[in-house]
Amino acid sequence: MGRAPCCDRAAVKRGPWSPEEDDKLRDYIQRHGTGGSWITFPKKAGLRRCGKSCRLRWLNYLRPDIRHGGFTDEEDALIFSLYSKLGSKWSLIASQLERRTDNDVKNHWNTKLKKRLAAFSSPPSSSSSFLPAPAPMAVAVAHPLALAVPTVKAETYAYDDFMAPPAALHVFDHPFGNGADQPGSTTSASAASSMSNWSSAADNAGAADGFFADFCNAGAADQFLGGFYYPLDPTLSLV
DNA sequence: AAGCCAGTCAACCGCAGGGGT
DNA sequence: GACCCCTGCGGTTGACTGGCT
Repeated sequence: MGRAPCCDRAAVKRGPWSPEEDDKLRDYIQRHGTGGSWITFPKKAGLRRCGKSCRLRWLNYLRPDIRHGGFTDEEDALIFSLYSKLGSKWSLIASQLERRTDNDVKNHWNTKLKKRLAAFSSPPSSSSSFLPAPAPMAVAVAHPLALAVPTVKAETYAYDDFMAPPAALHVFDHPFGNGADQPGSTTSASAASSMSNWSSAADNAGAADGFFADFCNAGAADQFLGGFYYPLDPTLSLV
């Protein structure tokens, strides 16, 4: 016996939302909120939709406080950085980016960043043109993160989880080179110069897939992310 | 103009886990 | 502790679009 469906699939509409449905959903939430239960929401709002579909539509598209597309170089770098540490924890990664949804970040990764990484892991002749545009603000705006408390329930993150080795993520300048010379850096020169930092970053992330591990092992991460590192907030406490 | 193909992104699906009883 | 309901998450799918032949 399978799990009971969350709603009657024959009775609910599926597929793309019409402008009228969007209006209904938006209007209802603006006047009454979600009502505390997404399961009962469609009936109350007069929508022939599954509650999960309503929730997704609101959270990923209709919410007024979100942005779509137009990812900046700084955001790309931050996504790379967080992915190297966290793996595919999209909701957690999205929570570190201003007004981005997990779905948006995930799509951006799968359609653009992942390919950029893959191209960078390929032979040098084909990778040189894939250098990201310089991000002159990368260090200067190293704390664009309004580190909201993540909503992830599956794991509890502590300060050490973010700041412990591999140190690449909080090296101010260069993970494998002179980053250790930066004031306040916790890396040793030998550790910072070791490619294994990135390998273990991928391993520790648990969810890092093959190409990313290859990318790390190949040292491409060094070339790709040089100058993009965001020192994580030392006051970070994710519980 | 038509067909094909690749890229993008909204939406769906199934599962894990929290919270209430 | 066991069970159930619900939410949130990550992976995947499929519709749509624009570029190319």
